[in-house]
Amino acid sequence: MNSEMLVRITRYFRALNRLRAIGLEKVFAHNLADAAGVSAAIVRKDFSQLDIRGQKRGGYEINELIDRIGAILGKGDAQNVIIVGCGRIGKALMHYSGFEPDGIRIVAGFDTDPLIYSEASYPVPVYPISRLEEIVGALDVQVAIITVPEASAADVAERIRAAGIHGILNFSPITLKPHPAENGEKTDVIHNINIALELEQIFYELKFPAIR
Amino acid sequence: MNSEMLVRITRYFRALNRLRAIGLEKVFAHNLADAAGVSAAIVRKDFSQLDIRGQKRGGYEINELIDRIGAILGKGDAQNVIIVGCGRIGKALMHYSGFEPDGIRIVAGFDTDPLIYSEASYPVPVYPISRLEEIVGALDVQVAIITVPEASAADVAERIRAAGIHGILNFSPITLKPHPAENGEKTDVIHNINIALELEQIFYELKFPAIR
DNA sequence: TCCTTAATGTGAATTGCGTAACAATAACCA
DNA sequence: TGGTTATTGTTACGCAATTCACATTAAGGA
Repeated sequence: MNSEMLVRITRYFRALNRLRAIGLEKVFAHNLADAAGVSAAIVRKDFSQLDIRGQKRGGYEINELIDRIGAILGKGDAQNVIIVGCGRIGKALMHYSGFEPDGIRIVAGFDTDPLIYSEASYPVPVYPISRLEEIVGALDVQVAIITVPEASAADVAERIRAAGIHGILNFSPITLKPHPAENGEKTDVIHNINIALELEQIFYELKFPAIR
Repeated sequence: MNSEMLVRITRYFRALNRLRAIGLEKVFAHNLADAAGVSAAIVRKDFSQLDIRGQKRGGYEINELIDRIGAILGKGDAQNVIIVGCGRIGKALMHYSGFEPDGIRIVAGFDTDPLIYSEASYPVPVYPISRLEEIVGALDVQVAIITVPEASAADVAERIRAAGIHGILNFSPITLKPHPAENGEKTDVIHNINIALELEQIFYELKFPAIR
């Protein structure tokens, strides 16, 4: 299982849930391929590698697929997340309703600014960052979303790691890198989302469509 | 030029600006590699493909690199963006200050809700979506950011395309796909950012570190 | 029952990308 | 001036992932 394939199977999972919602029970490789935006050959190959078998001429059973892929993706486990940096973007994510259907729960926010963490109008509790270790220890948190300004991103990431969180979704423009894993330590999983970079790439690709 | 390489050269560009800001004039492949988080070999290879030459033993001139890469990335051209969907995330992006140093300007917002577009507290004008074509025509907009709910994302994307915008950064959980290019029509460039998907992947990778 | 058709499943070919290795070259130093 | 060293530029290699092609299998129809 590599990371490209992981992206694909989470896509399959979503597409399958939508297909089931509209009443379908079976799906063919090429349907799912369309829905997930990949080729039919790779759908078959992915399923083959996951030991998921279909019926010749009958396609795949959606329920079975959802069960199998759901198990692979760890649905059912607690997926608790904190948000560090409760500025505009952090707040917006706290209110975002799209996490719930995936079993992801935002359980707390953190900020350095007393004006922010004293305010009471959040959907989840917001604490001063000095209480990070304490709260994280109490809440079974595995992943943190970083929405702090560029200047404090690296420090915040360090602190989060020190608190025992090894999953980071980073929205700051600094590209965070995983620490090299040492003597049995858990290795970091870091995804960086750089919005300005995405826009730049779009502009470039518009300018030179040859990139395909 | 493939998309991985494009990511890298935008990284080079940023790193180079930082290096110049602290007074450097030359840079070696391995320095830039460290700063951009890649290998030295690939830096040389990228530059070789872009016909950027360094001086044996002297490295590359930062000013020349910035000029060349800036030209490739289209710096200097207008990079005007609109935001469609002025809910919490859309608003947060309007206020985001990280676009300016890259020459990206958010020039307008759009929403269907009169309560939203009548409000006056935005850093840029917000219009009813019915005026999309008109405003887009007047402002030289090439890229739209979609921050609308899932249910309206596909319609909004269609409308944006119809208005002649072919670059889309989509934050809705629907994966938007480019229209197949027809008879000389400009092909769409669409980047989808699915935050729930990113979190799911992080959880998975934490669970099975074997993915590397 | 047998033939056609539609789909899966998989080995082989291909492509693309990063790494490694090294030849070429210019600066520096004695 | 000549040798040494540091760095570039490029070629060859290897891996990994996708696509291709087709054998395999089951359904459906005459």
